[in-house]
Amino acid sequence: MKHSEAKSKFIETWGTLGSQWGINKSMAQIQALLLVTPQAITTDDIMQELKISRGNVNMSIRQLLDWGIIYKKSVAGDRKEYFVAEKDVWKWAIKIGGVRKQRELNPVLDLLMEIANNKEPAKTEEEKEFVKQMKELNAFTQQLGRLADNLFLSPRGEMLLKILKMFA
Amino acid sequence: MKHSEAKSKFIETWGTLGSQWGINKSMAQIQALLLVTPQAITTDDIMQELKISRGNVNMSIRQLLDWGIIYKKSVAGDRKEYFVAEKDVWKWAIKIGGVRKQRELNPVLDLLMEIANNKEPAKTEEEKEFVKQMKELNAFTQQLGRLADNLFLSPRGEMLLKILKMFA
DNA sequence: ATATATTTTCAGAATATATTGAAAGTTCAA
DNA sequence: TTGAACTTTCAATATATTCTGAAAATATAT
Repeated sequence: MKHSEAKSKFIETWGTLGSQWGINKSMAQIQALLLVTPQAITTDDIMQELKISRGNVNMSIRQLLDWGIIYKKSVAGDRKEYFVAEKDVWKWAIKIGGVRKQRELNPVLDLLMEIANNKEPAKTEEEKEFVKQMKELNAFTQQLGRLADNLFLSPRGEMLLKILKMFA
Repeated sequence: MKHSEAKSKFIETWGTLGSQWGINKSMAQIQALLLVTPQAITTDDIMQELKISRGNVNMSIRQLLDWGIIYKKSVAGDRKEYFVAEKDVWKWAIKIGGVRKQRELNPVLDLLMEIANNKEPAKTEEEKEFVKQMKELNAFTQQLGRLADNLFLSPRGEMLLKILKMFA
């Protein structure tokens, strides 16, 4: 397999895998492309390389910037914006973990909170069961949330590193 | 908020949140319904309660069974199949974790393996950079995989419990 | 200021995913 | 066996998501 093939294969497959991760194909492909491109590149480069529209590149880039896994870079003497990927896998892990915690856990906590606050007292057996379920779910989610905060909010991911090392 | 409202709210919202988790609405709602229903119920009960089609219930149920977070139950003297949810949040966590590891991590490892095995030796600087990236990604993914296996494959989730307790 | 380069927006088109419902398949009691 | 009860399948439909491309907005050099 030639270098260019390997590179294409990576970009193509990474794009497909993205959907497993809840990231759409373009976004995942752009990140992959930036990851394997040593120098910073422009929107036009990305459009050309991946054969996708300007609008799509613009939207996807913005989301990747939100996730904090790519960066803008300005090049002296050029008005265009350039982009580079965060290449340190650790840093992605931490950023993605943080975003996912917020998106996946916090809404659950909000829901359970609302139910707990507004539910009138349980009377029947079934109602008691419901309340118990909600409490358990809440306790678990909170615990998972604390774990996530520890792993992903610690300054340079020491905690994640420590945990991973437990099973090195 | 009356009990029935709280229950509906939970089912409704859980359905919506499902999409954040990569689970579709019907599946998430069925799981929620089963979770807050003390007794085992049938396909028809689910159809009626959630106002969704038989086909949809059947498909969703099958997937939930695959994930291992609901169970079939047969009731003496009735030919219908009944379903109940796994109510222990810990058990879900472990099952879902296992499935997600397999779906999200393993394909990445496969990809990197294929590239590593077939890539011809790196010559230029760019190629060396690419190989390095792939290696780092591989090392990280492997480590995450080992962690996941430890957390989710240990008999009764002792490992997950242990880690969670570190931040109790 | 004006022209030109560049980025952003967003309605419509394309694509992908989820859902329906009825027909086909299965199971089982009689 | 037969046929009623129940489950599964899947083509058609509905819904949701993603992508395009051109127009509008913004930025910058002259």
